[in-house]
Amino acid sequence: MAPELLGATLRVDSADGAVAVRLTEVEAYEGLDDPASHAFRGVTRRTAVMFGPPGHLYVYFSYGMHWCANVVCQPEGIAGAVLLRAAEVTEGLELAQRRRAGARAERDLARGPARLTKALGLAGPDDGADLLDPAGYVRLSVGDVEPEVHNSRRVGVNVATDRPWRFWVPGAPSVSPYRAGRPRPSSPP
DNA sequence: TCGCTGATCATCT
DNA sequence: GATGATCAGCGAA
Repeated sequence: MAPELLGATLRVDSADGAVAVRLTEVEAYEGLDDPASHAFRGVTRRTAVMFGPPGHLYVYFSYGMHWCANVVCQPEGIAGAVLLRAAEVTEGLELAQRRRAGARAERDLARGPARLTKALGLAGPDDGADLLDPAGYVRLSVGDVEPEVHNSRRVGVNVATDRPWRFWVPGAPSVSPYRAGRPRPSSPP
């Protein structure tokens, strides 16, 4: 499922205009069998969307300042989502650049999960949005499947790093570099 | 170019 | 009260 999202287009309409991106990098997360997943401990307030019907948006807040977006990809009752790690802006370039003021290069606009949500204007209120509703303000259209897809270990997690569930389009300039998870040292007494 | 650090809070124990 | 699916900025090489 996750590789099929590569090359897909995600479009977000807002009061300021529309921004569309082509996904170039994703990461898969399972449910009860995946210790790196938010859904590992079962249904909670935050992960309820992951157990819901597929095609919905799962947005969560992390590190006190970043939003990250997922697409639910498993039938209702089974947790499973795909983290959107990187993309290339194909529409609404100026709006995306305004939101990402400070980004030096165009390819940096959506290079990384938090940057991606910022460029698209996604945040907490968008959690649970239906991506398959033709009349919705956020829509996911799976277009041409990428002919070549690479996969490897996931980024930024400290457990189950051996699962090769990170997928990307080789050669895409927006693919983020691999970085191992960095555990934070325990706080002083 | 590479590697390390601080910022900052919703969610869960 | 601890933690984290991160990013930007800084200093060293």
